[in-house]
Amino acid sequence: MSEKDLNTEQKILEAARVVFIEKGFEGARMQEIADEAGINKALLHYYYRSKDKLFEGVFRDAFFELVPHIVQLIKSDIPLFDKIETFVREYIIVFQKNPYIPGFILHELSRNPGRIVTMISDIGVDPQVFIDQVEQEVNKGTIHPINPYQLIVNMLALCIFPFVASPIIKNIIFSKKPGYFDQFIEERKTEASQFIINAIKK
Amino acid sequence: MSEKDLNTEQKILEAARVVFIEKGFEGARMQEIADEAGINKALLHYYYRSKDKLFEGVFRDAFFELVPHIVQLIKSDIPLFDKIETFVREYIIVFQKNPYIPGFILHELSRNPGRIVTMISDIGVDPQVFIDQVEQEVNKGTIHPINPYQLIVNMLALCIFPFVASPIIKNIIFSKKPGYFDQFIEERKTEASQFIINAIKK
DNA sequence: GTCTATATTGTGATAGAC
DNA sequence: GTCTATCACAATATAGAC
Repeated sequence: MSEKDLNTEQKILEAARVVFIEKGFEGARMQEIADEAGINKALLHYYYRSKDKLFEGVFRDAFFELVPHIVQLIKSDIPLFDKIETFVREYIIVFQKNPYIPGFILHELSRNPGRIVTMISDIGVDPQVFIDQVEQEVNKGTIHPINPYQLIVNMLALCIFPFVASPIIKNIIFSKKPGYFDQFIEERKTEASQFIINAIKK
Repeated sequence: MSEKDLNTEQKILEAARVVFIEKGFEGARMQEIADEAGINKALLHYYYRSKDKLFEGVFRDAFFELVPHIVQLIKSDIPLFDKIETFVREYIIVFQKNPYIPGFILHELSRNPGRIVTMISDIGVDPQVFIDQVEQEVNKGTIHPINPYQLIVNMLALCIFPFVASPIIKNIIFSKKPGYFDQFIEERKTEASQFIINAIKK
């Protein structure tokens, strides 16, 4: 579906998404969003009353595009090692397509942590299933004892961090290997899960 | 040294540091920096000509406080497992004291990646020593084969991510365990390095 | 060096014609 | 629904007195 096929309201939301996600709330300009959408500023206010309202729509979409997805996966009823492999692969693929989203969400949440409270109740957030699953594997002796919370954060960290820190990685760590980043991420879809599984399996 | 002992220029830089690191460049207000320093706006411009110049000072300080530190450690001549343990512990301690710094640096770099280019040349950035060290251990058969670049990013990710993502961790993952975050970080000083070492050692 | 007052520009938001 | 023109205010920056 090309841009021409979208109605004005959709065009605005899509333009706002592009600008807000790249620049953040404070850095985004209504003028830039209007330009991106090929309309003028006044129309933005006609459809969405304020910058805040427009932002809220964009943020909620981005948030609910990512978070419930992983919450489901974490709770799902598949073997632990399979779950880790799937989690890592699927998540990295999502970020590969939307590399700015992780930084956007993290920055906006730290700018306004209260925002999250209004959204949590909409998602069934309960890491208990995963925690039980990890503890069962520990009891069975298939993995080393580990704090399940540390494991969850490790999984998130290994998937998300490369995208949040891409300027540092590209320019400092890979400064001698220009263009290596994409290949690095490609490798990571399997490397990261192997890393995690090696870390916990007996 | 209390605030009273600082001269005006130092007070301004310290105030700017507090405000910029918490709010980011776009979110920071010169008025707020002036208030924080206990002076008025005009004096900010007397000492630093513009908001940009003031920010640049703050950013450089924060950047050079963190990055050369780890570059040195990564290059240093100590055994791999010791190096990993030291790296994780020291880095997490730094972030414990300055939890906003990682997010600040990452966000500002992604907002203006060009900034980093002017700074890199000042640091001797060369991961080669670490890469050689990892490959030697692989050849000796003490660790599994691993891409050293993946390993470096994993180490950074496990240390830095919890601070960048603290709102998500506190409100979503630990929503049933209020106040747990600090203890979680404390544990992590040793848990994260054990995780890494388990992942690579044979 | 430090202040008050003011200039200047940028930006979100609205009024009103079509 | 969409536009042009404009308002109102916020924020950086400067002038000038002390």
